[in-house]
Amino acid sequence: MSFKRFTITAALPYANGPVHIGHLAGVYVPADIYVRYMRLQEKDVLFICGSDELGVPITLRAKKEGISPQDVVDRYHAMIAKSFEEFGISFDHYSRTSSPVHWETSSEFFKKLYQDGVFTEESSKQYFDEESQQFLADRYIQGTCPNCGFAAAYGDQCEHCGSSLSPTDLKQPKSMLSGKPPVLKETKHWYLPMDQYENWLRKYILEDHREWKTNVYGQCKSWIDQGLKPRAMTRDLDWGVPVPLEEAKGKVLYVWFDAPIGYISATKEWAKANNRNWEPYWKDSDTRLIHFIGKDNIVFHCIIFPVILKAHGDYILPDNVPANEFLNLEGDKISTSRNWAVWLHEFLEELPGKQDVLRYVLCANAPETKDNDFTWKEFQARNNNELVAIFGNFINRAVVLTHKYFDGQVPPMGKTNDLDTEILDRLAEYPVQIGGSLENFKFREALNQMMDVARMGNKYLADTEPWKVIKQDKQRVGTILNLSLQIAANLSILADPFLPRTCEKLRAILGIDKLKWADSGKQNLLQTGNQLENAALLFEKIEDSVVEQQIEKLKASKLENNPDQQVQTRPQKPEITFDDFLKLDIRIGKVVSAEKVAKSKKLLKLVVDTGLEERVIVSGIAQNYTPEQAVGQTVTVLLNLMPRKIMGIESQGMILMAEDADGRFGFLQPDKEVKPGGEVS
RNA sequence: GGCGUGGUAGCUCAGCUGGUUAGAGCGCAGGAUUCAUAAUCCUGAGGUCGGGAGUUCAAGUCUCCCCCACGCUACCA
Repeated sequence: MSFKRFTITAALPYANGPVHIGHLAGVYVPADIYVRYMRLQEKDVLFICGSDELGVPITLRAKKEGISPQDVVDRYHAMIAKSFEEFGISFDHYSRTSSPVHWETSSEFFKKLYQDGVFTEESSKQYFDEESQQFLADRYIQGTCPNCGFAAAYGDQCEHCGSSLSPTDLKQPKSMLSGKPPVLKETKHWYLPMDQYENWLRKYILEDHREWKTNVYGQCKSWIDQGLKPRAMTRDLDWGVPVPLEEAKGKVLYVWFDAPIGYISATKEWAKANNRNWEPYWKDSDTRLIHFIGKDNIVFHCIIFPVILKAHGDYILPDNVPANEFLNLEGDKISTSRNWAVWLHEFLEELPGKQDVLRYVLCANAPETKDNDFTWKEFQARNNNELVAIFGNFINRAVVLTHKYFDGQVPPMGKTNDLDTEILDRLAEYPVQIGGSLENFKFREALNQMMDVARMGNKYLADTEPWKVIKQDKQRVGTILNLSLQIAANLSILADPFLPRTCEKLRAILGIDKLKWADSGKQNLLQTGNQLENAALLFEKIEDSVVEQQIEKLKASKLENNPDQQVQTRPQKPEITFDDFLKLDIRIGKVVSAEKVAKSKKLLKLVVDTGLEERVIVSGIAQNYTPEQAVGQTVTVLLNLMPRKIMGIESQGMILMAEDADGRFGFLQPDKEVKPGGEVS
């Protein structure tokens, strides 16, 4: 099928924090490269994005900071929009899901599906805070974990033992709004019956879109094969788009219902501002809809959103969803809460003018097929060894030589020899190659091919040695330099999607206007006699000190984070008497044998010599110790704990562990050798 | 536990439906060169293609088992 227009979306950044390099590498850089390429092709392309500003985490953050959710999203929306702008992500429109157009669009969408009888209604009992008169999101409920006894477990998860919970599991639940115990109250929600769309999804994805990236296709298949369940499209919350039904007072649309519709709302805003019609971009079958996202969004963009669109009936469906994996930073997962990230707004401030370098590095090292790692050392190396040494250097050589021998005027191309012809032939092939790679979302490959053009230029100069030939044959040198400059002019097109600012500079040096992709591959982009500007460096070397400073900064944030986590240290438990303590029989033991408990991730079955006898104790330490590492360890054992069956094995006691701030466990061991049976008091 | 994706030179990755001595870039070593931000160009070293078994005339490429990483999901509590 040939498409007339292209609607390209990039995942909506969630407005509870700034944008970091992981977002850029996974979503915005590839999307922007793709869009810039399409524009050079003179395609009708629309690039849409915006801030996702609704949902529970934002309300939590607002609460924590003592400000309103609106304050939170205003702050981050402004910050994100500004840094995208400065970085050069060329959205046609950057919107936000708190905009009136979006509320209108998403609630109309809901209404249409409701009227068409798409939703199923279901009532269930949820916790309700009587004092503040509202239903409580899972995260708003705290209580005692039924699993480990941790007193401040959340309704969806216990952060102490990691088990996932449902709010009704909690003992002594408390509302985090009023601090009072919530009551169970009946509430009704509207569900999207995903299960009814299973066959349709199978055809849509598994049959009709076999070309999707393997990670995306595989993940979709996995979801579909596991069986889809109805999913609630409404929530009891006060921060979101109100459900447009009389009987749904106080309820809002589920963020993952409204967020993707945000792409449509943004398109409407763009159309209005530019006096265009938005509808063809979403409704004409000759429009190609492409979503750039990270892997965490696959299910929403490939399954839920298409079902919503299909249920509505008037809309086209995503034709491709090129999801990337994740980018790590210096070996660790990027984490907003732990401040382990390179934030875009800080990068722009601390390394001014280095936008294209970051684009280059993130593209060259994009997590296209698997998670990848960003290191500052690599950032420096790619800049110095590739951008400076290959790309910048080639341009500089060609321009400097032209100034030296021809006063900066493009010399005529005389008779071409075999080598020249070969170079010109290859030059004509690159646009096809690079374009092909880009169209297949192989950005790394495309970038590499683009750099090959510069490599070819360097080799051509080395092979023809104009600085030697000039002594005998100036005309020949003219041909060599003309050809070299034509390569440079071609680069100003071929590199433009990747390095837009650089190409602007390059065009200024060459004295040409912005060209189209269709011009690339040609050997006459520069006219003879065209006056060049003086050579200006396109890239500068990055010194060790610059990257060392960034590495130091990261190290510092790692240190800062520890005290931060200690803030979360649990408060002291209620006072006990000495007699209480005496009830505990704690002794030193030695691990005799250890094996993994089948079907469990965390549990090890240990046999421990307690001095009295050998006992079986099940312990949740498998993520910190292999059975081999555990055997032979001296451990501290709570001996007289009531035996309990864990996954079918009776555990006769408990191994005492010390837990670090990062969640790792360590055995509690005496600093001097103590034989099994030694008492702890 | 189930499912998905990945595991190929020091690093980052190509290797299509199985077929001659497994490739590229960066890094490294040696050489050439000086127009260029000591940049460039050439040459070279370096891989039992995660491990094991199997199918085949032939396997990185297919099948089975196992290990590791990341993700999704379930069960147990």
